[in-house]
Amino acid sequence: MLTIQQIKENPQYIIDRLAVKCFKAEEQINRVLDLDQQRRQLQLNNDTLGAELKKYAAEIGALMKQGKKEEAEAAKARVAELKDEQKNIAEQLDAVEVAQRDILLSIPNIPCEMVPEGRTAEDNVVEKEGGVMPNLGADALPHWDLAKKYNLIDFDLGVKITGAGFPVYIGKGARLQRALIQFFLDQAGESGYLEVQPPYVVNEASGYGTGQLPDKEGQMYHCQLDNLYLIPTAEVPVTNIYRDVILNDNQLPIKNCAYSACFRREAGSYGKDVRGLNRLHQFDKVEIVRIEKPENSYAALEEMKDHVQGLLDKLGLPWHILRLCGGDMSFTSAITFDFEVYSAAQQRWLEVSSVSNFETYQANRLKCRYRAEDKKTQLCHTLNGSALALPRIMAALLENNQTPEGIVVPECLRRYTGFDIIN
RNA sequence: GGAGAGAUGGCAGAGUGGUCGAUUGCGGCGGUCUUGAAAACCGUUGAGGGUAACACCUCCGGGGGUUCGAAUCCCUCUCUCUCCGCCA
Repeated sequence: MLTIQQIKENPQYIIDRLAVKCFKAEEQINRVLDLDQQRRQLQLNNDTLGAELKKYAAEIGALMKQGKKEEAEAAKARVAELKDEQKNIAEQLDAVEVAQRDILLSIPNIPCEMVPEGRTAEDNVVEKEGGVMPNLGADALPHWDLAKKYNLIDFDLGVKITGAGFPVYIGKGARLQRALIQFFLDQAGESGYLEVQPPYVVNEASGYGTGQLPDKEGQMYHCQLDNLYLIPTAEVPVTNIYRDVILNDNQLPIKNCAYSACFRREAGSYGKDVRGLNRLHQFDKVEIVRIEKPENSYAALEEMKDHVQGLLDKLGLPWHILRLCGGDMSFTSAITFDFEVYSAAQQRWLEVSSVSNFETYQANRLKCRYRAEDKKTQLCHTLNGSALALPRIMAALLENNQTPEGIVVPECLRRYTGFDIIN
């Protein structure tokens, strides 16, 4: 969430920036400022009474010791009055604080200056492209047919065991999955990301920390008996490592990477969007997460983009980068770049990575701070990105690399797969 | 699943009704000494709100209660650890 300081500093700027996200914020901003003024006044009254009560308590203690019982009793009567008054103020203060927090939580992050205006995915800007479009014949097969032909993935078996969206990878299919995970982790390691293996199940506090809770509750699988959630991305457990943490200046930047299975309930999708590997309930992903000083976060973002681009180049997939417009960005992001690869047999672009800077928005809720040289604590910037999500990479690889002889494995993966063709 | 113990500042660990935001040790930072370092010694060192800056207030796992006064007493929830059982 935004900090009250951010809003107080320049409310009009916040309102203007949020308009880029197609969010009308004026009413909420004014209300928050109003509540803040009330809060400060109530806090002051509460504090003053608290100070007075403390004085009385000390006085009464002293009087009791001296045996001046009557005076002590008189003071006690006065204390009772003050306590009533304080109780009343404390209740008001509590109500105001809750109201203020609720509104703050309902205001999305402000997009940074580089975010283009726009309402929908149509308005996203193609920023950069690379790779070579494959030239497939008319008889090119979509990946779900290839998966069947070479017995790489069994979707029906997944339906039997669990349900739709839980494929079973078999033989060279399974091996290719594992090769991709290894490759992505090794590449991240080479770029200086420290690998961590987080839990795949998180508690409520972690869900709130990264913002999946309260509003996106329905997107996560929930173990009711233990009140734990299956992670929708490794971002959740990895970022929560830094919840309620004050880092030292010299610990930054933090660069972590993690492989995890990801679980998403994904209500409300249909048609060709969900065929084959295009959208799953369980999938694999390597995630990169960074905690940065504010002044360095945009350089870090560029580094992350370069890293992802490098992966796609090595895999030999045609890609482009979209700079998301305000309306298409997530609630918590200050800027997001989506990477898509071209899936030649389906003849469509598939999103395989999303790289974002959250600035202080996530850190504020996480209470992830660092101590700057001047000894004051301040909020970090958090960033994350997929590097990469497996299923659509798999889909594109299968489709783009199909030949009459079989599916050719990209050079960079062969040391992990142990084979160079699937036939 | 059964039994027990515990939750205090970056860590360890005192405190069991009255200047306790909290003894002490370690760690960190600054200094003295030293050519430099180590050792030793001295000083300093939690977070949040609030203020122009002070003042002031809150926080000893969370919530509630008793009391003039709670880290300390009572209730409740959560979590952690130990032993036993089960088990990858």
